[in-house]
Amino acid sequence: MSVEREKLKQIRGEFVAQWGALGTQWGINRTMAQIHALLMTSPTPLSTDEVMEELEISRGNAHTNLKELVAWGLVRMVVRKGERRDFFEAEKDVWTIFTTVARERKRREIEPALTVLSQCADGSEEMTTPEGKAFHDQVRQLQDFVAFASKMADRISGMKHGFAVQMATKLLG
Amino acid sequence: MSVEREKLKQIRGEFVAQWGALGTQWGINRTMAQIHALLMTSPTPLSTDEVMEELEISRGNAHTNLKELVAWGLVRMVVRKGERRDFFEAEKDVWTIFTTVARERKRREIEPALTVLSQCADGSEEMTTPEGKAFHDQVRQLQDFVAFASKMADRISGMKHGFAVQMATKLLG
DNA sequence: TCGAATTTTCAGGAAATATTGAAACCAGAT
DNA sequence: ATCTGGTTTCAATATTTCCTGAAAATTCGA
Repeated sequence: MSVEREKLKQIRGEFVAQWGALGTQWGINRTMAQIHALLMTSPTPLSTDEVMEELEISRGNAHTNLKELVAWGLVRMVVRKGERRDFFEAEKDVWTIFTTVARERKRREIEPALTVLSQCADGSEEMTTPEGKAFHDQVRQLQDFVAFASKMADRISGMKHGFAVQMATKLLG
Repeated sequence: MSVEREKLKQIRGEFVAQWGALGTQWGINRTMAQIHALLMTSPTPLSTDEVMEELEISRGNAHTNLKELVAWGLVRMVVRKGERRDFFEAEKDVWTIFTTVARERKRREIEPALTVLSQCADGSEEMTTPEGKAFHDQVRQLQDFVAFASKMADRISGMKHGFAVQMATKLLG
C-alpha cells in the first residue's frame, strides 16, 4: 500500500516544517528544530547525509545543528557496526525530553538572571535614601522569586514521570 | 548625600544593561528588556522622552517597545492630570509579573505547538503500516504531554500568590 | 479652524544570526 | 605513505531582526 507511504511522508514533512517554524518562536533556530522533529519521528537513526537530503540543507548546517542537539542532550550519536559514518537518534520519551529542555533552559536563562539579580541586590544593600531602598527592595523581590522558581524547576525535573503525573493530577483534579 | 545618588544611578544602569542582555537570551529584544528593567525600578512613571534619554534610543524604538510591553500586560499607560503626554509604569509585583509572562508565553509558544501536534496526530490516525503507527504514536504522546502542560500552566497562573507558595513549599519541603 | 505638542508609522540602514560551500582535517584500509 | 570516506571548521554570503529618523497623523487648546 504505497499510498499510505506517500501520505506518511507528506504529513511527516508537514510536521517537520511546522515544528521548524515553531522553533523560531521558541528562540531556537529553524534547522535545529527541524532536525529534532525529523529524528523524533524517525523509526531508525539517521546519518548526516540523510538529514541533509531530507531537509535540503548544507553539510555544515546539518553538522552544526546535530552537534548542538547532542549538546542539549536531546539527540545522541550512535555507531552502527560495520558502518563508518555516524548516525543520530533522538530521545523519544516525552518526560525525558521535557526535563532535558527544562534543565537546559534553566541553565541558560534562569541562572544568569540570578547572577545579575544577586549582584544588584547585594550592591544596593546598604543604601539609605528612599530611592535606594526602593531599588534594593524591588531587585531583592525579583531575586527571591527567581531563586524560588529555580529550586522548583530542579525539583520537578528531578521527579520520575509517574510521580510528577500523580502530583499534577492532584493539582488538576 | 549625593554620593549615594551617584551609586544608585550607576548600579541601576548596570541592572538595566544586564537585564537587556538577558532579554536577548530569552528571545525578547534587548530594548524591550531594558525598558522593562528601567520601569520596574523606577519610583515614578516615566514619559517616552525620559525613556529615550535614559537608554539613549530613538523615539520610534522607545515607542514600539513601550507598546509591546503594554501589549504583554507588563506595563501600563498612566495619565498625569495636567500633563498632556503619556507616562508608563511597570507592574512590580513579582507573582503578577510571573503569571503575566506565563500566560503570554503559553499563548505564543504552547498553543501553536498544540495546533500543529493535533493536526498531525489526527492526520495520521488511520495509518496501518508500522511506520505510520509509530509516527502517530510519537506525535500523539507529544500532543498529550503538551496539552497536559498547558492545563498545568493555566492552573498555576490562575492561583493566588499565597496559595502557590504554600503548594510549592510542600513540594520543596 | 489653526497650530503646537505629542504619538504613530514606516522605509531604509545597521546589527545580529543562520547557512553555505569548500578546504582542512582525521582515521582506517591498502 | 597514500588513498578514501567521512567529519569539522570557518570565511563569505544570505536572511532575519532591530533601530533610526523623519514624515504623517492625532489631540487638544486657543
